[in-house]
Formats: sequence, structure tokens, C-alpha cells
Amino acid sequence: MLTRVDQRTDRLILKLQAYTRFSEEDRAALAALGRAPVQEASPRHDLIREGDEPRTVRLILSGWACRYKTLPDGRRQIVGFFVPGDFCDLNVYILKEMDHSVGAITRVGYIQIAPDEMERVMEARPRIARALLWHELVTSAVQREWLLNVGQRTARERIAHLLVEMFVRLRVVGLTQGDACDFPITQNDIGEATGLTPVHVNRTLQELRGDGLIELAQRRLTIPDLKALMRASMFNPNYLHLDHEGRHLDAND
Amino acid sequence: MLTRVDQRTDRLILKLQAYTRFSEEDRAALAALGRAPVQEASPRHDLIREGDEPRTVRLILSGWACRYKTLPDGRRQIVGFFVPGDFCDLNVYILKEMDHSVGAITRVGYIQIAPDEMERVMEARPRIARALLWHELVTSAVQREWLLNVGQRTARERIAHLLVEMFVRLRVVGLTQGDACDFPITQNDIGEATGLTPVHVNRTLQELRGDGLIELAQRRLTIPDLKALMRASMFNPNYLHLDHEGRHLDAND
DNA sequence: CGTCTATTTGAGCCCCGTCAAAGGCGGTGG
DNA sequence: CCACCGCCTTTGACGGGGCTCAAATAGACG
Repeated sequence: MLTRVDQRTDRLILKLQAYTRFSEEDRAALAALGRAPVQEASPRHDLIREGDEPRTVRLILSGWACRYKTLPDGRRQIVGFFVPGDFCDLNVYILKEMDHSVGAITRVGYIQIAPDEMERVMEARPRIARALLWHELVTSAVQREWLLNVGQRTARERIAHLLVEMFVRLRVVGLTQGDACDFPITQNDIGEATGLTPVHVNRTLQELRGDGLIELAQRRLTIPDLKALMRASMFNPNYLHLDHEGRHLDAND
Repeated sequence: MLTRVDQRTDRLILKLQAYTRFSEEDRAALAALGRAPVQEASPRHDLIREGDEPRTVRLILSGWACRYKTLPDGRRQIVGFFVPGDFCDLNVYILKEMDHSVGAITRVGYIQIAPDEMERVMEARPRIARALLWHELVTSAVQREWLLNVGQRTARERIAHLLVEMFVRLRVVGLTQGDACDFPITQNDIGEATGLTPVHVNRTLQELRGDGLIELAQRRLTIPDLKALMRASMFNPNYLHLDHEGRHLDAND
């Protein structure tokens, strides 16, 4: 089991190990993927835009990014967040044209991997191929959960759910410190992810604060009682498929 | 190019041909998948339920089904519809447990395919493997578009968008007749798919009818002016990835 | 022709959106 | 080190799109 993070691909490995145990050879193969030069994107700049032809796979190393779609009149929906260890568009080179954009939220460090290099690794190491397929399936499951979130939950539940999900995802890759984590997205971002206006996000956050469910200030989130926040948001971790029993969820770091 | 539909897998082939052209051998391999005995599900019964262990791949042959998620208090979100030619849960056997349910809306005819039979076909016929990957990517893209729909569009736009999408998807598999198609879902279903109450769905449909954009009665939908309805819903067909130029969209059948 | 489900209608209201403006905070440059 | 600036957060007042509750009507099916 991996405990320290000193390779670029270690956050990815931490996450994939929620699904499978890797051999030394597997880890070496994944680490080799990380040898590509690190790219940087400035905050609020796009990595790729709707309409572009996708050519490479991207692995996020540091910072937060998001996937979003826009309507002709400017309305914008964030359909997913990327944090370190996340792949964006693992298979999307199959498609001719992007149907959405990927934008940096903070400064983002990432590497690009050529599709045929991915395919080579997946062919040579079936366990990695299977783990990456799991990664894709979980990404789809998260997408469905977000639709449930926006379609059925109240503003309070929606925001609470988003906070819990991101906290749990960050914990998997070792980016939480006790009951706290960095949380660099703005209230406007939260609104675009949950289908709410920034004004209403603000009032709802104050309500959650007032109930002692969260502390959120200076880009830092603290969740004093995770179970309580899960209850408030009707959070069921099953869609993250962290493992058979979900024991990773309850393990403290 | 396929023109008649006399094999069980022909709707699937029609759809996959939006992405690739198959050889005779490819079609034969797909047709062979369709030899499994046909299963039937009654209207409003589940094919598989959240929490179940997924074991087989399902191909819808006839009728409509849906993927849905529920909250503990009963709120329900339909996260996708299945029509003939659609696979449900192509890869989901990787996961230990379903995070959503699949339910029949009408009487549904389908076949079940064992995962290893799928894998055998995909190994033997790479073009099929690639087409099925395309199918999965399009399914994810549809999911994202639905999130944009529920998160950002107004009730009127949401419903109009859903109608256009389903019409276009049905047209791809040869299930439209001119500007009309069977449309067996209830106003309640539309509400659960769009995050609206059935009452408001009803009023909004009346508005769309009043504007001459749709006719919808007796489970039959007519769209006199598809372009107009697309405009009303800000429908951009790119997310269906029907082909490079989207020319299938404009071809009349 | 009764029963069940789906559609339709009405009245009232609330959650959340809109518009507008004031603070707060971090970054930058002089 | 301070002053300025831009972005983000916060607050207030008001309005409306969609929800709730309730009941009537219309189809579908046996």
C-alpha cells in the first residue's frame, strides 16, 4: 500500500487502489506514464474547448479544473470537477469533436499522454486497463448522481452533497487534513455546478454554517461532523464505488 | 447500408453505423449476439435494481425503459431513457453493485449477453469494439447534456429539448415516420426526467402545443417543424456525435 | 360500465432568481 | 508599507417560475 506521495502518478495510484491492488510492475508502468513534461494552465483558462478535436489524454497533477457546457446565451453548467489524480477524457480521442470544455479553476499542473501510449500500457498491463475502465465507470456514476442532485435535491441538500463528494474524493487521494481540506472554488462555481444563482448559494452556505455543519472561508473547508453533513444531503457513497464494503470511507487518515 | 430491419440487432447496427461502416463479418458477429433468447419485462417493472450485482449486458429490442435513481424519501430522477438498439450497462459488470435501477416504461423486449461473450466479440472484431466504445462515450455525453438541461434550461426549453433528443435518437434507429413517432412516456415520466412536477409539465406541454411546436396525444408525438423546436430548446446535436458533419440529422427518412 | 391511470384545471404560495449595491480580501505597484 | 484595484462575498428588496394541494375530466382496459 502506498503511503507517501513522491511520484507524479501517486495520487492516481492511490485512487485506483480503491478498486484493485497493483503489482510493482503495474506501478512502474503507471509511473512511466508520468514522465511526460508537466504542463501548466493559469486559473480560469481553458485546457480544451467545445468544438476542438481531442488529441490527448490529460492527467491532473495539481489544482482544480472543471468540465462545463454552455448555452448560446451564456448560461453555463459545470458538469464535473477534476482534482489531482483525475483523468480527463480518457477515451475521448475516439470522438471527432469535443461536446464540452475543460477549464482550469486554480493554477493547474497536468501531463498529456498520447492515446497510443495509453493503449500500449493497457495492452501490456490488463490490471491497469481494468482499473482505468473502473475509473471511467465511476466518472459516469458521478455524472448520474449530479443529475439526481440538480434534478431532485433542494438548494441546501445540493450544496451539502457537493461538499461531501469533493471532500471524500480528496480524501481518497490524500488531500485532506483531518476534517479539513483546501477548497478553492468560488460560490459562483458552486452555483454553476448545482444550478443555483451565486446569491442563493451564499445564503445557503450561511445556513449550513449557522447549523454548524461546515466551516468555509479563505478557500478552506472544514466539516466538523461528516456523518451529519451526509445526512443533511442524503449522501450515499455507493456511487463512488470505492470498494466492496465502502470501508475506505470510514477509515480516518 | 442497412435499410430493412429484420434481424434483432439491426436497430443496434443502424445506430452504430452513425459512427463506422461495418463489414459483412462485423454484421454477422453482431447478429450472432442477437441469438440469445428474448426476455420480456412488463410495463413499470424493474430489469435491475440499485444494490443488485450486475451480471449481464442488456440490449433493448423493443419498447422503452429508463435508468433512474431515487432518494430515501422517494424523490426519483430518471437519468436516461433506453429505446430499441440501446445497450444498458455495457461495462457495468466491472462494478460490484448497481448505483441505479433500470425500469421498463412500456412492455420491453430485450436480450441478455454474458460479459465474456461481449469480450470475445470485441477481441475478434476491433471495429465492433471501437463502435461500442463510441456508444459508451455518446451515452456519457447525453448524460452531460441532461445535466445542462436540468441545471440551466427553463421548463419549456427542458421539455422541448427532451422531445427533440428522443425524436432524433428514434430516427437514427428507424423508429420515426416522417415528422412523427411513438412516444409512450407519461407526463409524470417527463417530469422525473426534467426535474419538474407533472403539473408543470402539463402546463408547459400545453404551451408548446399552443405555439404549434408539437402535437402530443395518445402516446404519439408529432413535430411539425423540427428546426423550430430545436431553436426553442437551444438544441445542438453535437453531443450525439452522429457523424463528423451531423448530416444524418438533416437527412429525411 | 366500472376501475384505474393519466391528463387537465384552479388557487395560493414559496423557494429561489433578479437587480443593485456595499463590504471584504488578496494582489500589485509605487 | 500603504493605496489602489479587481474579484469575491454578503446583504436587501422585490418578483416570478414552478411547486403544492386538491379535485375534476378523460382515456384505457376488461
